[in-house]
Amino acid sequence: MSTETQPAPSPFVRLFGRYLRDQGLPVTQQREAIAELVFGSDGHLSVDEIERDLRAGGERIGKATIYRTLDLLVRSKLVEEHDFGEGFKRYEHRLSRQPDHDHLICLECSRVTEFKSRELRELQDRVARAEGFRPSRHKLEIYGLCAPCQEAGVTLDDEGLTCPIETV
Amino acid sequence: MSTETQPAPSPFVRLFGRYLRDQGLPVTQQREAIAELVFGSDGHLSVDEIERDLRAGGERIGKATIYRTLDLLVRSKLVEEHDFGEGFKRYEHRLSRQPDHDHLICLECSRVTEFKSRELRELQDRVARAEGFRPSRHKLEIYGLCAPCQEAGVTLDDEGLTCPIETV
DNA sequence: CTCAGTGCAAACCGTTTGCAGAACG
DNA sequence: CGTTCTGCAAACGGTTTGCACTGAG
Repeated sequence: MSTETQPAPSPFVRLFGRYLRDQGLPVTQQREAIAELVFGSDGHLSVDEIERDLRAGGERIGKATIYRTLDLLVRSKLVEEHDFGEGFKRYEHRLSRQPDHDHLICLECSRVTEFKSRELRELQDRVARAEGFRPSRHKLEIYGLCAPCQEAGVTLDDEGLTCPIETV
Repeated sequence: MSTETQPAPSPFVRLFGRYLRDQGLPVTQQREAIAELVFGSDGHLSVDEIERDLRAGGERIGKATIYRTLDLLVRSKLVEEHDFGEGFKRYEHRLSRQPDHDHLICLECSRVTEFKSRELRELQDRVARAEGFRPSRHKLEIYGLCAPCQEAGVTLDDEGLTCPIETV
């Protein structure tokens, strides 16, 4: 029998392996395990979640390695990095999923919903062109209340100035 | 003579003073100095820049106070907090300026250009409604190359997978 | 006078880095 | 075998917090 159970890398992980080889970088067991987890999940993962899930799967991989591997995944363009203002980053793979989508983020429960709008891309190009700017990518995040939280009766208290502008 | 040179708070600073009084909070000299600086600047200020500028103006105010005051300014809705992915936050006041604008951010020189689009707000409402989401605010950032950087011949190198998707 | 604000320095926390030992190729 | 990686722990840097002292109301 062989040395360890190598559960046959999924196609996406192999794609990452190809990237690593193209760059002359070693394809290590840790990198494959992290990639397998990220490509196997459909959410927006934090580093803590990744570490926890790896540990739950019997892997014991240090945070440093996770950060370093995520950096490679982001560079390969197979994974996208997000900052939803929580104080840490989240990572989402870009395969078998609508590319270049945007996010609705619930201010109450932090649930993230994805959406895609062709109009938005057109809008981006139009706006950018009007300023002589060459757009490469965009990030649209709409913050508010998701349907379940609205149903649960949550409201957003708005304690700014009663009459913010024009009252001097 | 009076005790110190109180250079007559600007209308915007008085607005902040009103907010503080409404909340039963003291209007301190530090808070006025910070507000004066923020409302007197038209850029997107970092805490370090604020501290430096205050110091240049003869004020000696600790970072902690700056953070605490910015928190109040943000809560009053007179100032907006931004995170352009630089590893720290920037602050921008919302007075005498187009409200709810969005940003074009140059990946080369970090220059930030503002723009406003009515269509975008409509798009936000439409998209959100389609998901049963109640939008409160949005954040659209378009990253790319600003006109001067394009003219300077800068290009964005794109070192991802040669053929990112569909090559399994 | 009293309670909140301020300044300083230490604590925090997500992320990065240095280094000795382990793996990849 | 040389080179890169990994894991650990320490370092980092922006932000927050605890506490004695100052100042606003």
